Amino acid sequence: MTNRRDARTADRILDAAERLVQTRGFNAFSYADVSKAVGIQKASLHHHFATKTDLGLALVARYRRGFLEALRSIEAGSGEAVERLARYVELYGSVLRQKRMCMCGMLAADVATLPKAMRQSVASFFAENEAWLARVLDEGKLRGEIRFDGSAVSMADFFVSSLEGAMLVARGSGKLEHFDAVGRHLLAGVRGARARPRRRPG
Amino acid sequence: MTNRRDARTADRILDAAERLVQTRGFNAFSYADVSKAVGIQKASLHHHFATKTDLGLALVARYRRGFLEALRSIEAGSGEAVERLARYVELYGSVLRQKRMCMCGMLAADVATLPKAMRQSVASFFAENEAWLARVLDEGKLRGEIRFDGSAVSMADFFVSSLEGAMLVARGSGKLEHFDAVGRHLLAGVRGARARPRRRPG
DNA sequence: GTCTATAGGCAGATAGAC
DNA sequence: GTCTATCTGCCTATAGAC
Repeated sequence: MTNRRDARTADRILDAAERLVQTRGFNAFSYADVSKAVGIQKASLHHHFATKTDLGLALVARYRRGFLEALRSIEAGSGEAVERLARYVELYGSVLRQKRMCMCGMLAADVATLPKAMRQSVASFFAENEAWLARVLDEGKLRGEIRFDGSAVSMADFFVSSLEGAMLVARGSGKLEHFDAVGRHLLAGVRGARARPRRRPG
Repeated sequence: MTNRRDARTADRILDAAERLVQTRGFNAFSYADVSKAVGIQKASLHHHFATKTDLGLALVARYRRGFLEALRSIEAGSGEAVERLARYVELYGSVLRQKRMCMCGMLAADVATLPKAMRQSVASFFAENEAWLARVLDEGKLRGEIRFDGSAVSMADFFVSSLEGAMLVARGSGKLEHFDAVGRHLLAGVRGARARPRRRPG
């Protein structure tokens, strides 16, 4: 039902809205902002996304798909758990370098004001995310590539919390470089036993 | 210039606005919301805080004072570093149990839309916070009460990031209990060497 | 210090022409 | 699919009486 031109416009709307949500939050951007960014009238936006809730749901759905795809591509690479985790950390780092917050981290802050369906989709993002991480952590531990105490699931939660928080605090404190320090700390924590840096492999 | 009654009203306004900011964010509450909560007309609010920016600045200033006071009271207690850190974690936990986000964590999400003066005050919150934590970590390490790799400052950043993120993700995923798991993980990480739980002290 | 009334602007959303 | 025009409601903020 949507021809090529329509699909392209919808995507451009999603691109603009995504950037706005990730930098300003769901309540701090308007159809007027998207209108300016895309070069289309406000009313026309409603043709593609009838309500702001519809737009929000489409944004989160697309973001989740994109994130899952990125996770799959991480698994397509090296099988070493530490490398996979490093690429996972970099997934967040690349978002921050665009001066954006993780979309679902941002929406987590806005959660009290979101339509219920959006809240559920945001919760699913975290669930999917943590499930993938827990699997990678578990496999890595079984292969002896990484070490950690407690369950893989709780370690996965810890990773996600620390990375989301590192993005948040980096933005709030104005020191984006702090994200990388947190990322390195997180990886060091699973790499060896309380790693003092080693000159050469064990 | 402000009599007792005035001061009390200003405090009640700050209390209501604080709750709203911590649950909804700075852009998602209005003078109308505060008006309802306090039981005073919207226009009267402007007598106490002429603009929303003024209100926001007063909120962050008060929050910073309160937080620093809480930090001082933590230092008044036991000198054991682990206990101080546990009480520090609990400072965040008690906020989350009220279904609130750390005010400055919330404002960190809103940072792109905040007046510059508010942004600076939010950045100062994180700086003060991390300076205090770094001192506690440093002293604890010197006394041999805790262990960690890297500088006290980077460990302090890691603590703050993880705790802010744990609050954010707990709210976003709807699983408030995940905060406590992160808090425990953080404390376990400094308590001993890759601590398997010990039955009795060393 | 608090009130009523209102200004002026922007929000999300709709109607209907093209 | 995009446009112009418009609606209704809420926003921050101000004026001025009491």
